[in-house]
Amino acid sequence: MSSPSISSRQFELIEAAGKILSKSGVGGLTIKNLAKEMGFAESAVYRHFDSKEAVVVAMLDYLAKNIEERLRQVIRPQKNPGENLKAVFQNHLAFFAGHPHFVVAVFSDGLMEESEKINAAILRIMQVNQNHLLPLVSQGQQQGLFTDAIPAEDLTHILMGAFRLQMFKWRVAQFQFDISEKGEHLISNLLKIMQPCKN
Amino acid sequence: MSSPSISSRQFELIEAAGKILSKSGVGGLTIKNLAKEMGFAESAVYRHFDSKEAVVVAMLDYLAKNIEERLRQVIRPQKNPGENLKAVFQNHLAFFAGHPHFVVAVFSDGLMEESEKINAAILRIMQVNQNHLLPLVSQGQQQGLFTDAIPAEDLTHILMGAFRLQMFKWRVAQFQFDISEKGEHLISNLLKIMQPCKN
DNA sequence: AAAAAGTTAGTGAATATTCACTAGCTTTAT
DNA sequence: ATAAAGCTAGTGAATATTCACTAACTTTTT
Repeated sequence: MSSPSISSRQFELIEAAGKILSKSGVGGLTIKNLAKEMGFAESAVYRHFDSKEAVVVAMLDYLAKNIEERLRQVIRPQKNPGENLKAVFQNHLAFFAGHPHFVVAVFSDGLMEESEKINAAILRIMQVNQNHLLPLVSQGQQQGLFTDAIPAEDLTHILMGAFRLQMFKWRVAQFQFDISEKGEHLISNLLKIMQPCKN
Repeated sequence: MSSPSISSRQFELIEAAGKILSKSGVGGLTIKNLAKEMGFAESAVYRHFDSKEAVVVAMLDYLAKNIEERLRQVIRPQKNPGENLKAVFQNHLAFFAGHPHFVVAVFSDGLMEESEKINAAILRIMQVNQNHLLPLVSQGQQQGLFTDAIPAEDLTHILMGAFRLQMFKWRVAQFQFDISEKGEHLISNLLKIMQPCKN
C-alpha cells in the first residue's frame, strides 16, 4: 500500500538484483551474488535492506509502481479503446524489451516460495494490469468495438494469458528472439480475435 | 526421447515428490523431505535415482507421457474439432484437479534453475500439448468452425495462454477454488471467441 | 563529531551427495 | 541339498558447499 520511497542505493540494488535474475534466474539471486554485482561485501547489503525478502519485495513494488505510472500515462481517454489497448501492450513490450530481468521477476513463482509478502507483491502487479485493462475492454464492448460474446473480465483474462505466455516463451528462449516483433504480432492477433461479428 | 520405464519404487518416489510439491511448494522438495515422505533414510533415495535432478526429470517425463496418452485417447477423429478441443481441456482439468501438485511442477520455473535437463523436460511437456492442440485448431478452421482471422499457431497460443493463466491463478489461490468450474467456464469462453463471424 | 556506508570474519542451519556397512533375498556352484 | 556368491534396498554418519544473516571494526561523508 504505502510507498516507502527507496534511496538511490536501494534502487541500484534493485537494478543489480534484476540483472542477476535475467542472467542466472531465481536461484542465482543470492546476497552473495548481489553484493558481488554491486562490488561490495555481502554484509553491506544489509545496510540498505533488512532481508533478502525485503529486496525482492522492493523490486516487485518498484515494478508495480512503474507499471502503474506507465499505464496512467499511456492510456488516453480521448482515444478509442482499441488504440489504448494496443498502446498499453506496446508500452509493456518496450519496457520488458529494455528490462528483461523483470520478466523473470513477474513470471517467476520460485520467488514466492514460503514468503507471503512476495506472493502478495506479485498479486499486486497482476492487479495493476487488471485494473487498467478491464475498463478498456469494458469500454470497447460498450462501444461495439470488441465482441461482447463473453464478459469483459474473461476477455481480459484471455488477453493477459496470451501476453504472459509470450513473455514466458521469450524467457525460456533466454531472450534470444525479438520480443517486440513477436509481441506486435500477438497484439494484432488479439485485436482481430476481439472484433465483434457484425460490422 | 527414450522411455526408461521406471520401476515401481521410482514411481512411488515420483508420487511422493508430487505430494511434497503440492504441500510445500518447490522449496519444500528436498531429498530429506522426500525420504521422510517415503519413510526411509535420505541415502536410500540414491538407490533409485542418481540425483535430485533425475527425480524431477523423471517426474516431468512421466507427466509428459501421461498427457500424451490421455490426449491420444480423448481425441476422436470422428468428432468435430470443437468437441475434441473441449474434451482435451476437460481432460486436463480433471487430471489437474486430481493431481494439483503437477500444476506446481509444470508452471514452476524454480524447478528449472540452472538445470538444462529440467528446462528441456518442461519444454517437452509444452510441445506435447502444442502437438495435439494445433491439428484440432487447424482442422476446425478448415471446416469453418473456428475463425481463420489469425493463423492456427497463434490461435493455439492464445488457448494455451488462457489455460495456463487459469492454472496459475488456481495455484496462487492455493487450490482453494473449484478449478473444474472455472475451467469449464473458460473453455466455453474460448470456444465462443473462436467462432467465425459468418454462420 | 557523528552518522552513514563500508570492511573482515565469523555464525548456524540447510543443502545434495557419498561413504562404509548390513539384512534379506536370489542365483549359482559344488 | 547346501554352501557360496551376488544383488537389492536399506542404514547412519560424514562430506563440502551454500545460504541468509550478524557482530565488531574502519572508512567516508556531512
